[in-house]
Amino acid sequence: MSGWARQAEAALSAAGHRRGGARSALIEALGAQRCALTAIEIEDAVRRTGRRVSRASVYRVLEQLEGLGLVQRVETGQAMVRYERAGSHGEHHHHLVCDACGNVMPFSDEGLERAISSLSARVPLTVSEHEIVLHGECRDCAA
Amino acid sequence: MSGWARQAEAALSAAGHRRGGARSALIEALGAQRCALTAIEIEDAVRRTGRRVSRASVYRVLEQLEGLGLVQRVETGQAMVRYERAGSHGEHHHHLVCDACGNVMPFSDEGLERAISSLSARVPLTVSEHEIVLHGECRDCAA
DNA sequence: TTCCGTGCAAATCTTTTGCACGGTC
DNA sequence: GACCGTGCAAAAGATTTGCACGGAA
Repeated sequence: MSGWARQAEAALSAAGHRRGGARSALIEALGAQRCALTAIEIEDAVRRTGRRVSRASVYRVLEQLEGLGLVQRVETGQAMVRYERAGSHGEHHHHLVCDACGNVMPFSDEGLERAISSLSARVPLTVSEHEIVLHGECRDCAA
Repeated sequence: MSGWARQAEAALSAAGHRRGGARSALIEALGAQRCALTAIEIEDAVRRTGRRVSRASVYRVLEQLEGLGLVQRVETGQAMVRYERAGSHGEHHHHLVCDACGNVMPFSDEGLERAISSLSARVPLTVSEHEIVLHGECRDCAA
């Protein structure tokens, strides 16, 4: 089990939740992912490990994890919302979306983070999260 | 009519489209807006000028304008997608979203734009658009 | 006259909810 | 034993599509 998965289970437990098979399987799958997935992709990932989860549970668990700050929504301008584990691991990243093939890739940039945190202080809002999406055409599609 | 509205009509015409009442009304309304609106808010804005447009036309026109780069989608993590006119006017801005009251406000930051454009060159994607959303709690809600 | 833009209604599709069962505490 | 987590099926809600009519070219 990944560190994130362990942390998630602990947070859930601390928040007074019981354990459950579907949720553990989801957490396991999310912990293993490299970049944001849609609810259906998450469901498929779980299913590939042999377990079945209902679509409803996927959304319910995701909502719950989001509420605890363990998962972050990512909106890519595509039909479905994506989700990924939130990083208290310094693995903070943002997303590149190829509008041609729909591929979503992670990236991170130190200068960008600096700009954001400096700007956060000057804005009429107590910033808790930020989401950055770059749209364009990936190398494969440009070729 | 705003400069943007004129420009939009010209682009549509150049793209070989005929004119249409619903679309003109929508363009007029979009041209007058300060920040991103949902399809329904746009419909209401048009209606307030006395004209009625069908919901379907709102979406159709928005999609068309987006395709021509005249309108940009804004995803705020709320239920509905928002749209605003795209700026060849240096009025480029991004969005602050209060997760408590749902209010959406524009902001812009020079340092942020610099960071983005510098980073765009180093990323495996030909960047055409970028979208930045800061989430948090606005002053009214924090009070 | 031709064909596009529009309205209306129905369809689609993602996400949410109601309810009953089974497992966790 | 009490209650929460889960699956299933139905509901909800945003967006899209099919179709026919009226206006633009």
